[in-house]
Amino acid sequence: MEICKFCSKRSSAAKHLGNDELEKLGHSCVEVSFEKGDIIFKQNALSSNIIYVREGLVKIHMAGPEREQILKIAKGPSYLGIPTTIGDKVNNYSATALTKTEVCFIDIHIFKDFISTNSEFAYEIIVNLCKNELGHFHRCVNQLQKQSSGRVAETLLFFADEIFKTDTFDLPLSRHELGDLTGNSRENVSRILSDFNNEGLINISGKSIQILNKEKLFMISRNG
DNA sequence: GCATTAACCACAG
DNA sequence: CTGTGGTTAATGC
Repeated sequence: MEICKFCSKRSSAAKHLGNDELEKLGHSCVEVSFEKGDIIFKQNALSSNIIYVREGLVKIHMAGPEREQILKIAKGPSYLGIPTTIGDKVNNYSATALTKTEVCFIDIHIFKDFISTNSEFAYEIIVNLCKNELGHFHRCVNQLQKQSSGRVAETLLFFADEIFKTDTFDLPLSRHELGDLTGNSRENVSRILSDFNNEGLINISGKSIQILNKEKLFMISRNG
């Protein structure tokens, strides 16, 4: 198995692995492909793998006391489940594919082994976790302090700037999921979206979105 | 009080 | 699954 050695989607951490380490990784790594809607791992299930998303969009979500909450949208290449696999025995959240997704399951023991023997690998992982935590802090504050239209505007800009890198795209989420992501009811998401549409900020038909007035959308996102 | 915001319900495509 | 309208509760001016 030499899949990791020649993988073109290697993570910035894995770039610091030597040939023998990559070979070890290749032996313990399982490659799986998921279709849209497939569950990659499930909350409360036992977990002994770190997941590396080589390609695709994934939603990380958690069953809350009231309803489902989408914690983040992850785009490959990206690690998933480091916190929940190292910090606990069971998954504290679920991951579901939003598009066709290519995933590698990495055995936790190999992963820990690399961390304790390869400091550059470990450092990259820490950088990754830190950036993640900062992102969550921002999302947390925004979620709590912005009003609903601001949260929806922010999410639209997130998809345009971070995920698709274009102002015209197809939403990979239903209105319900968009509600779970922004902490809104699905009805409210519908209303806010059609308000944006009527005000000429976006052009929406079904799931296809075109952002027409980014500045104004940004103002709404920033000011609540 | 009155206006705004957002949740819940119901019903129609 | 979506979009809309009516209603209601909470909050701020």
